[in-house]
Order: sequence, then C-alpha cells, then structure tokens
Amino acid sequence: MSAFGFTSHDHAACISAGVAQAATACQAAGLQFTPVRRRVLEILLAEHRAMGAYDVLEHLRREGLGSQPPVAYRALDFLVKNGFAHKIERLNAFIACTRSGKDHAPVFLICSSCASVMETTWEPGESQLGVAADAVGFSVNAVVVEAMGTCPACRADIGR
Amino acid sequence: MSAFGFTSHDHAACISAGVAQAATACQAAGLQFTPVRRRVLEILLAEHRAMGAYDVLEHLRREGLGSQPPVAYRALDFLVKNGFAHKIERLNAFIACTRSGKDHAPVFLICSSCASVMETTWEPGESQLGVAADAVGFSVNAVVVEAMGTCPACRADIGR
DNA sequence: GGCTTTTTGTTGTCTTATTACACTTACTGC
DNA sequence: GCAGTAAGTGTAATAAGACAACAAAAAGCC
Ligand SMILES: [Zn+2]
Ligand SMILES: [Zn+2]
Ligand SMILES: [Zn+2]
Ligand SMILES: [Zn+2]
Repeated sequence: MSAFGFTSHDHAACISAGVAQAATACQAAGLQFTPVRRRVLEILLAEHRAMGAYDVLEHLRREGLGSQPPVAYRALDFLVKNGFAHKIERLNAFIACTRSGKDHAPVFLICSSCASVMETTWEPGESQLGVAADAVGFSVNAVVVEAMGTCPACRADIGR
Repeated sequence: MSAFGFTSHDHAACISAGVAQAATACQAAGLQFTPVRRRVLEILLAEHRAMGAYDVLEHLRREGLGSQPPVAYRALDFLVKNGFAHKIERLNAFIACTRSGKDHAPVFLICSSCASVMETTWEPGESQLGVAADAVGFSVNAVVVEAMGTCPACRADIGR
C-alpha cells in the first residue's frame, strides 16, 4: 500500500509507468538509461517518500549494483538533472518526479511526521515572486518551494 | 560596499539597527541575548550573503568566542528559532533576517553567481499552494521558497 | 545563600557530499 | 570491424555539515 502524494492509486502501474516514461525520454534525448540509473529511479518510485542518498546506496549495495557513495550520487544527479527526480533540500533527500516530461516548477508538500511527499506545481509568473524579482532586476532560473506540514494520514493519527 | 538585497543602502546603520532590534525583542520576550548570540547576528548582518555554520565558527574562533561547531550551531539555532535569521536550505547556510519582528513567510532570491541573497515575502494563503494543500487535506506549517537566479550586479558583469 | 534553569565548553561521532584516479563500456568516424 | 574519443563505473580517501552527550559555568528565582 502506498499513496500517490497522499491519495491511493495503482502503485505498481505508477512505478512501471515512471520507468517507461524515463526510458522513452532518454531514448529521445540520446541519454544512457543504464542499469544503475534505472534501478535508482525504481527505488525512488517505490515509495512516495524522500530518500537519502545513503538509503538508496544501501539498496544498491544489497543488490550488488554499487557500494560507494559516488555510485548513488551520480545516478541521483543524472535523474535530477534530467528531470526524473527532485532533491528536497530541506531533507537532503531525493524523490522521483511525478510530473516527469513536462517542464514544471515543482512544489512539495512534506509531512514532517512520516516524511511522505506530494508534488504539485504552480505558476511562478503569476505570483508576487515574479513581481518582486523583476522590481530589483533579479532574473529567476529555478524556484524551490517546500511546505512542511502534516499529511491527512498523520492528522488522522494525531486525532485518534 | 554592499547591497540590501541588491540595492545600496546605509549598511552600518543596517547592522546596528538589526542588532538593536534583536536586543529589544529578546528583552521583551525574556530571552538571553548573550555575547555569542549577539556576535553571530552581527557576523550575519555584516554581509547580505548566506554564511555556512563553519564560516561563522571561523569568525568566532578568531575572536576567542568559541571554537567547536556546537557553539556556532547553538547560536544559529537560537537566531533562527526566534526569527532573527533564516536558514537557506539550498546552500546549507544562514542569513540574517531583514524583516525581523514581523511574522512573515520569507522568500529568498539567491544569486548563483555571487551568493548574495535578498529576502522578500509573500502570502501563501492567496496562492495555489494553499488551494492544493487544502484539496488533499494537508495542513501547512512552514513554507520555504528559494529562487536561484542572477542578481542585477552579476547580470551586468556578464553583459560586460 | 541555595536551588533550578539556561547557556557554554568540549569530545566524539554521525550523516551527507565530493575529489581523484584507474578502469570499463558506449558512441563516432572511418 | 577498429581506432579514437566520450561517457560511465569502481574504489579509496576525504571534505563538509550537523548533532548527541556530558561536565562546567552563569543566570534567574526564591
Ligand atoms: Zn505510486
Ligand atoms: Zn504523514
Ligand atoms: Zn545592509
Ligand atoms: Zn526574514
């Protein structure tokens, strides 16, 4: 059982679709979707939670796909750079992108109780951010929005 | 020379005002504004840039105010917890708050070329974020918005 | 003064991330 | 197919960032 963001869904399909999507995108862009990279993406997709690089490495180690930190970091860098995963700065952790393919400004809702993460998007242009940036002559490349809070499941637990 | 955010200003006044502001607030709240804490705030205020905990520690060390990491981390934690400074997650670094006192949702414009940071604010409620969070039953406690980009000064340098 | 709470000093350790270099695999042009 | 080049992997070592734990000192309180 798991949650897409916080709502239930067909998670097995969710994983295979994510991998297939990435495979296609790599194909199209002439990128090498190597075994390690594929596996790391699967590992991230397996949980809608942020995982530390060393958590990922632990999986790889058990499967004989690599045992030193750079193996995990390199795969994660690849996934992040090409938009298949995101880094949650606040947690020093990584998560598979659920809107892969589309160019998007991600927003993360992070449960501080169970560490599950939901990804959504926004339009930076519409906000005061764009206005404020323009006003001082700052040109924005990338925006990170991370909201800490409590997910529905954990709120229910607290109430119980 | 320096920049308030990215615009020029009376920086000496900017520092003393920040410290005085914090001193008053601590007084009022019954908090101890100890020498180390004061000094760390001054160090942060001295530059409108994000400084790592170990950068701060280096200053303290030279001034004989402490030499071990916990000294810096404790002072920084105090300042962050009480709203006199913020942590820039993206940089693992800290910056003095320029809107101290007011309860605010900070937004940071971070220059990836020179690491200067400008703080501005927004209204989370008005945005899609609040809407999206409400829709899935997620309750938001704190929001971090960090925009990477290029500040006016660095844009000028590039153009040159 | 005596008691409690807060802050500081210090040691040690843990987590996260990167550098460096040898080696292998994959692509490219012929 | 095969050299030459670019991209990716294996491994060791180390840097950078952060915190737990405990003893000593200082501040607040009665
Ligand atoms: Zn799923
Ligand atoms: Zn939760
Ligand atoms: Zn200033
Ligand atoms: Zn602030």
